[in-house]
Amino acid sequence: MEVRVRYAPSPTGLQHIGGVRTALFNYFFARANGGKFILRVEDTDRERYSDESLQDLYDTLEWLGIKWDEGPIVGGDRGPYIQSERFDLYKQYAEQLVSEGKAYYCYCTPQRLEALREQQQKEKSKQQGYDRHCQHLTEEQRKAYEKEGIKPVIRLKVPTEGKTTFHDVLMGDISRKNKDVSPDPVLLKSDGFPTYHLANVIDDHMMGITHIMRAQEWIPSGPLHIILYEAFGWEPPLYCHLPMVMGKDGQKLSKRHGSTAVREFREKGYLPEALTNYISLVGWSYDGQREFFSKEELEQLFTLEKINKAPGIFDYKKLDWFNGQYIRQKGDEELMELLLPYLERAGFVTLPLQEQEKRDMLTLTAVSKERLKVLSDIVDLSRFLFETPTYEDVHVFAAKKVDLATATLALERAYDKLKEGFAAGKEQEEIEGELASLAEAMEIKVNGVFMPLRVAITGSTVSLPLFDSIKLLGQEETYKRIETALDVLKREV
RNA sequence: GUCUCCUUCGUCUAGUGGUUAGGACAUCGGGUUUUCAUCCCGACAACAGGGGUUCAAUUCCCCUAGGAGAUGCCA
Repeated sequence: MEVRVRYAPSPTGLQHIGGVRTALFNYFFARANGGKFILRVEDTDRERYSDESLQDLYDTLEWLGIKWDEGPIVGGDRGPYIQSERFDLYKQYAEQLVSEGKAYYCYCTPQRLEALREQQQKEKSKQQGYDRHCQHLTEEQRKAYEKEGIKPVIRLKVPTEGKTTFHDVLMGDISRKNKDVSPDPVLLKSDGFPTYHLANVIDDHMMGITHIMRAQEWIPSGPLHIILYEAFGWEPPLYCHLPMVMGKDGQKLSKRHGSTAVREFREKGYLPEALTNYISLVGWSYDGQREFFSKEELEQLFTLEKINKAPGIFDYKKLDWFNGQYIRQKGDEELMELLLPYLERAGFVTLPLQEQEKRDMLTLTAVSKERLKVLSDIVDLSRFLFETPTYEDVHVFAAKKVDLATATLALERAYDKLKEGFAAGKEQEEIEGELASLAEAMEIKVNGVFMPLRVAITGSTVSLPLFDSIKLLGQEETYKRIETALDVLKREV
């Protein structure tokens, strides 16, 4: 039997790390088993729906390189794949259940339900949830409500006796007493749209879904879905509930933990391959040793058996590390292309680049590569090239164990060495040697000479290697900055 | 409140009825280096607790505790 799995997000917000992890696992599972990966848009919540979210879904999957075999845009013969386009279907099936006595119309107002919920919570009532108020309405009562113009919902009759069991590939059998299953949940809302429970069961069945991989937060409604499958007389698919992705405090990952939307990671300059690799390792492992996997490799190696049961905490630092690793694997040219948009956005460059600019940016890329955790780091690293330093705190000119006067003197002498050296066309190594000798002559550490130069040239104690900085800045600008720095220092000393 | 699920270093995880319980990130030391970073070396650090079963349990069973999730006309 062909494996058919789906990712079925609702376009009510930006694609979340947790959601995308589910998408990835489904996608890898499909690929590893020669099956089909289906995308289905669950846009039945009309209040929270947004076009932007839908676009973000498409953008995110494209960025990650996840292609769906069936779904919106690409089509397929089990469509439509957007639930709002299947509107009539759900109503039809819900009404079928009503006519079979397996579901019923409910006219309770949201206000009544809210009050009921509040009271139950306050009293810590044993009975939580709907009180089945409308289950045994007489025909007269129904007509009266209809006359009032109340649009009913359709609720499922959940049995109160017995228990329902479903099998989970990871967890084994999970059962729940029927009296503990959500009491008569809504299947069809008053606006005619289905709830998740109804739509998901109908669509999974009609689309021939063989395995449902979804987050563990769905476990409690598993028995409910089984009851629905039974009501329709359908065979349920195989379930595989994925461990959830948590924040540092062990709660569901959310904004207060940091970025959660894939788009945010993308904007900060995380590479899709790093994000994919890292996310795949939250809740799944290969052998506990190997941890670098390309998307293509995961498409081969992914197995359900290696999925972990316990929830996993999303470690931003490890993601950073992965990202740094992937950045360092990039060729200079490719990395530069990735960096350029950040430089442009910072107002440092205008695209397209001139020839000389391109050469400079390639150099910048090469010397920055091992200093980048995320692509946007390039902005601070290269700022000195595009903005003139202000030397607000003169004390940073002095390296450890060097006083300001000495630092000033060192800078002055180093300036001469530099200028003479370059004028004489000396090699970088030779000039470096001379600067080192200068330090020795002044009885200070090498850094006592390099630091004031660095600060004068870049305005910071942390920078790219000195001679690389000079190369990028140009000799004239370099001299100018040192001269300015000397002026500032001499006023202080 | 009720129900369900989960539990190996701080984090992600490997692992087995008998192992020095392995790796990676983080952290801390050290080395390379003109700063930072990279890179290399090293250190710290875990089987939630209590009962069983067994010659032997981290591993199998039970209980407790802790955590999480669900309990919506959201998914």
